[in-house]
Amino acid sequence: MIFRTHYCGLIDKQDAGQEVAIVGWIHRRRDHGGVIFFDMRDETGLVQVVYNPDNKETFALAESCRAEFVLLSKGIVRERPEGTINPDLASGEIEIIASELTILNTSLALPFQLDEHASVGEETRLKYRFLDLRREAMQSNIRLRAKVSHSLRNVLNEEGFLEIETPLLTKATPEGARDYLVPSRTYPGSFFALPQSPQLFKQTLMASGFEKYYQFARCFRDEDLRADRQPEFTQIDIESAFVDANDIINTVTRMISKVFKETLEVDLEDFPHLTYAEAIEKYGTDKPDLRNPLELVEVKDLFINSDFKVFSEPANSDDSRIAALCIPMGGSLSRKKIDDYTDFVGTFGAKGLAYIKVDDPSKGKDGLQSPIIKFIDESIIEKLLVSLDVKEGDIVFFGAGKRKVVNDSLSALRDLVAQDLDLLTSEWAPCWIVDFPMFEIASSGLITPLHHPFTAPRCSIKELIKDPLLALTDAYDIVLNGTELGGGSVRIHDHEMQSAVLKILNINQDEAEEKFGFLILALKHGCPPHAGLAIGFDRLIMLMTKSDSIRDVIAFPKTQTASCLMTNAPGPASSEQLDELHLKIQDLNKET
RNA sequence: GGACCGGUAGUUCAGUUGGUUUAGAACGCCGCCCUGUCACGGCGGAGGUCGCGAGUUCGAGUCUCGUCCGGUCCGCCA
Repeated sequence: MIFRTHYCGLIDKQDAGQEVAIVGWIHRRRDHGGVIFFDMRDETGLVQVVYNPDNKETFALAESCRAEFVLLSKGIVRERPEGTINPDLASGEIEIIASELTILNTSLALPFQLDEHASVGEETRLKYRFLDLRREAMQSNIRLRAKVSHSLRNVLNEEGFLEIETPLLTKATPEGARDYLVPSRTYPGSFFALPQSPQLFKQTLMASGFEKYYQFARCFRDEDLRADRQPEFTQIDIESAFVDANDIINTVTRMISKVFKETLEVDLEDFPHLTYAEAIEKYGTDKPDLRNPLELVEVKDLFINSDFKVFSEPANSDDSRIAALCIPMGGSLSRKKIDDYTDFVGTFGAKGLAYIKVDDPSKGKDGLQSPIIKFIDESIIEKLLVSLDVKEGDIVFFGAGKRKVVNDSLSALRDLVAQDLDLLTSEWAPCWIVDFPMFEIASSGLITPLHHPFTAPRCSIKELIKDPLLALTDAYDIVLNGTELGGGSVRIHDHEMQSAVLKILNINQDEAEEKFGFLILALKHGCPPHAGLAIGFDRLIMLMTKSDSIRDVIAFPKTQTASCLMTNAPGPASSEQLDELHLKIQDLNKET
């Protein structure tokens, strides 16, 4: 059966006079009693179909149609009469005078309107996702996603990368996020884990002689969700043998640039490289938004001998910092706004938010307004004004305390202020963060890898063991507009180095053997030097579509509590299924 | 695990210090009218477990507690 001869959105003046058949949904209907207009919608767009009463049967049928009915319409294309052209519609110069109408399917009254003017809550959208996805905004997001994935594959294939799939039913990895587990029927009491990433497999593939690997890898992490985090997500996973960090960085820079050009017609200019240490110093974060011109200034040294305890204590403590964030013309911020900012930094653990309003910098202390100024010596103030280079009308915020708290709170404040005062200077600002430390001390007090335990330190085993916290790595993160898009590293390919790292992390040999003995074994059998990276595909699309949430670029996403409102997953299993899997459900009421 | 915001008609929302109308509006829906609209228009109509459960009160959409759902964030996400 031939449904259609033409697509709705593609019919134009050239087709005038032709008999056409179109299919699609009734996007909107306008029933004037004596004449009925339908805007018919298919993948390509809209076209107006006109039903006249002289064709009685068809007209009666059209009267019975409602929004989102699925129709097959036949008719003659004609140029619209004088004065009825719609310039907002691609096909607005023509219309179809209907001669025949077949209703292919009806539709219940919609739970929400699909046009771009109506706003709908996310709960309703997710429950009726099939309708939500019909909306123009979602259509264009999902279509861009497909276009980008196509473009990425093209680039990677052109560069000689080979797409290889790795298992979803696999084994729990060491540390990291909580795993999603799948019970084994054939091994009672045993479980597969869904991969948090294909890290170990891709390194194994390097040992297998596939020198350039990539995969659109589905990854699973059972952790609490955020606007940019879903329990299952897609990574563009890349690994190459016989390359160094710069090879990977260059390849990925080329790839991202090309994809932006091909899909958005955007030229990403340069990708500056910042060291981890620089990024923390200037922005308080390892994923700075470089569209934002604001920078933190370290003013710790000025307060070493101050009487003002709030500042002098951190000034004399090694794991503390005092940073200033100067907002040009920020003096106009209301008291209320400053209070809001104070509450805001409080969520990151800051005890307060000191500030100085600059009325007239030439007057020194007298030209300033601040609740803290009376506690600070004139001489310190003078030095402060010089090093911050403040101007009339500015406001300076201060963070003083533990490094982590100051960095977390001021980096977040930097983003918020830029948003509130509309300070962003460009549309796109990619960058690379390099020279990550190998380890850090986590809040638990334990030494943990910044990236992962398979990242190669730059130093020798001897130096590494001597002071692990000093070791830097060839790890690199790509950051776009303040979002960590992806990251990677040069990997350890020497089993002795790998053992040394595991030892520092207190992962004993038995545990290592049990969890990833196969990788260590592969390292011992001629594994080449290799490096790679993974990019968060969903986040990339979120940025490219300027969406506020990753959910808007995933066809069927989960809610913040990791459920699917359309399918109602997760759901209970039957007792037969549980028996087969040797599982028993605890009495849920008995818990606690 | 924690903080905060929200939940009222199909949808998006309003609902005053707790009480006066029968809990409203817009859009949608249904009916009638309308031959050039394009977010058509006009007239009329239907539509509510105020998320759920307790409590305070003479009286609760409104206050309190608990709970569920959605969202933002902290923790968490090597």
